[in-house]
Amino acid sequence: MRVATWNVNSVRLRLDTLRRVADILEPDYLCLQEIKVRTEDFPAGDVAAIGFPHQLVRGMKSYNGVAILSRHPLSDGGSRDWCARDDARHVAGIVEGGIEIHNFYVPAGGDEPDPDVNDKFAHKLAFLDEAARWSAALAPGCRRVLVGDLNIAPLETDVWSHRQLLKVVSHTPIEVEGLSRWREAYGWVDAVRRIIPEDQQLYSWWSYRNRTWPGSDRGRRLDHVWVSPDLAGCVTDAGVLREARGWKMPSDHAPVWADITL
DNA sequence: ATGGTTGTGCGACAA
Repeated sequence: MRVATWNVNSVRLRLDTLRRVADILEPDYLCLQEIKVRTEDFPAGDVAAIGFPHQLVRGMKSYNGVAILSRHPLSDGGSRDWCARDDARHVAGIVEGGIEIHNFYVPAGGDEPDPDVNDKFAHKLAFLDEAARWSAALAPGCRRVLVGDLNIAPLETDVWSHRQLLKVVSHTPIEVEGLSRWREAYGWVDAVRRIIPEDQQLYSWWSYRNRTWPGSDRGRRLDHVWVSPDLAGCVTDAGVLREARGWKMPSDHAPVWADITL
């Protein structure tokens, strides 16, 4: 099966782009973040016509919002509130083989990487802690996939300049440590880096500002596909649909995908 | 150090 994750940055504005992504990647499951629409206003008919008749949607007005789009029937695996906020940052589905897919949108964290002066950064760190505790409590023996816009680029090769981004939110050591604790609390495996070696630069996001695309390629790998330990050996391919960042009216994120062969 | 762009929804604010 192919699982893809994409921060769509408004699903209603991006339907044509969504169709293009679906035609190229043909994912079985496409997990979206920042759909920016209330659940009741989600364009379910348009998305079904694109090829995803099965949908799990957790939306809200204006901000955040996640969805799992599927070609196959799937059951609702629930969603939880993180940091006691009802802000639509997670939804889970249970698919073929009883595999759980968890779709996350981690808080971006604002500009100042200091939790004492920046509430948004404090929220991001608290979210990471809570997600680590959640991971540690997951029952073993279930196959799982975790995807999403985790808003952190953990490796030096996940950013265009490690040195210049050390104090920039998304690549600070305290965030990278928080993300590592979350991953290690369950033994999540970075599926994309199983395929694309860590010594290769790899990005999934390029800012709308500074006209960084396509000239200077100042990107960051903020979007991730993780799998449970028992699925690590089943990851057969993975990549970033980098070209999507260059299309007309792009999201600032490119889709990230992985193939899992059971 | 600053400013740069996009989206929601028509204000700022978030990213």
